[in-house]
Amino acid sequence: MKKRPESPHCETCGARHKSIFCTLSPDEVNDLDASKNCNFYDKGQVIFHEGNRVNGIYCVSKGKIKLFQIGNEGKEQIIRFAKEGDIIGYRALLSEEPLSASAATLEESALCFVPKSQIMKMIAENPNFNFKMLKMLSHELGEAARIITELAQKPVRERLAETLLILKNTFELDEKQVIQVKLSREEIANIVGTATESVIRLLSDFKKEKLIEVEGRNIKLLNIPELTRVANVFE
Amino acid sequence: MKKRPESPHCETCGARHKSIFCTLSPDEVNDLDASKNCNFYDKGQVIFHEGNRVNGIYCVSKGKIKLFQIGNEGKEQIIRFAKEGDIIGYRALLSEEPLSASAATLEESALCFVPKSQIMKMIAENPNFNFKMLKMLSHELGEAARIITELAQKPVRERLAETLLILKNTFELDEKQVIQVKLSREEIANIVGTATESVIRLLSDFKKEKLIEVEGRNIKLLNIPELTRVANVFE
DNA sequence: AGGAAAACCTGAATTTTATCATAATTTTGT
DNA sequence: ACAAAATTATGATAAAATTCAGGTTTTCCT
Repeated sequence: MKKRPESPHCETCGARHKSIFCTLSPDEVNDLDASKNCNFYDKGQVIFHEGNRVNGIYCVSKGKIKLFQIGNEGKEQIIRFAKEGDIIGYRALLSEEPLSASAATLEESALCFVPKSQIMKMIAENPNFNFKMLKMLSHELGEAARIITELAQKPVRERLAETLLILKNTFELDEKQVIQVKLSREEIANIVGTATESVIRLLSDFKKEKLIEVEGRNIKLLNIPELTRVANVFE
Repeated sequence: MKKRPESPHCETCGARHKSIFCTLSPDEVNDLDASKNCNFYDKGQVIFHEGNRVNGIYCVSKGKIKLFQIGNEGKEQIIRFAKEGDIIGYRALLSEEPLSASAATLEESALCFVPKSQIMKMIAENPNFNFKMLKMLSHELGEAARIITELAQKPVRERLAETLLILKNTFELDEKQVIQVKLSREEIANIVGTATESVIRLLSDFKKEKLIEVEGRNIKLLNIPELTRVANVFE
């Protein structure tokens, strides 16, 4: 966790405008900025550990984060991702429980730590912020429920197809249709809930079926409608 | 949805004392009572449908409720349960999204509908209530994450054992160690995320192993420590 | 009470998925 | 740049779980 000189001010932080902090008043932004603490992380660094207590939240100023639990046999299960403008650690903070997941960077990242007191102040004093918080938690809960149903009912092939689409929606595609996040096959398996070998095999099936193109850890989506059909998504 | 004469007052409602409404002031309780609307449901009745919009929440005054999603092949996935003192429908209300799950009674039940305006008022005016709401959502989110990891990583046998323990914790045991909720084998399968036949087979295995005793839909837990071992739970 | 429907149970066959072994390729550290 | 380590890949095998088919029992309805 190396700290570098140029810690950006919240006022000018690009991430803030996409975040839960986007509608704060100038005074509140200054307040937030004074309380925060920005840190830089290398790729693969752990930000916090499942089971620990937190005394604040982390706001992703730059980079990509995975949140994961360690299952019984020591296997990692990726629960969700966070990117620029997202906050992490709020679940444990608000429930006053230990962290339910660990967080690690997927690439070089910068995160600002905002202490509990500051978050609580904003919740208490800014109804709009409070409502955003409630809305975010509720939304997350709905996403989690959907994932539960998919894990319980869909075969691996469908879950992998859907995971690719979720990654697309979370991290977007570049101009060449390549998903803008680099994950190992094992990490993909740890989202889908399957064995690494199964991911490798199915990705190569998708390749043969001209649904995707693979170059190292870059995945290019060639046929999103068909991939959606394979994923067998509702709605 | 038959309405009966004797709609209890919130002030004297036993469920309220176990609920998120337990610390309201007398004035607030009167306010809540004036806004609410109590309804009675037969066993198996649907309270609300996934995909619909809600304009309030339901508080379980009496009875047991299952919340479930319908997956692609029309298969039900039970997401969570609610019992006396629990509220349902708050996720959709707060996220301003359609309901992510349907709710149906597992036995004769009574639920009070509390309109959105009343909930919003309490959130805005009672910081303690607001905080309880945040805490409840965060807690639920943690539970959901744990379920995701288990579904993704554990075999059916372990998940079934754990489901029995979760049912025990949710609905308690009577003096004869019988879980106080009646579910069909299919419903159990729809929690565990497996086929009905698998549940039948595994329950009969558990019976042979003297972990449980089964009489119709009553499940008696004979050896909770060993069941915990079979469930292979962390922590 | 009696018949229909639903739920429960069991075995066999099939499918899905994981595991193991081994090799090729890529990445990483010095 | 090079050796070691990690990741990716592929085939063979084994295990897990579902599906199908057939019964039996229980519950529900009039």
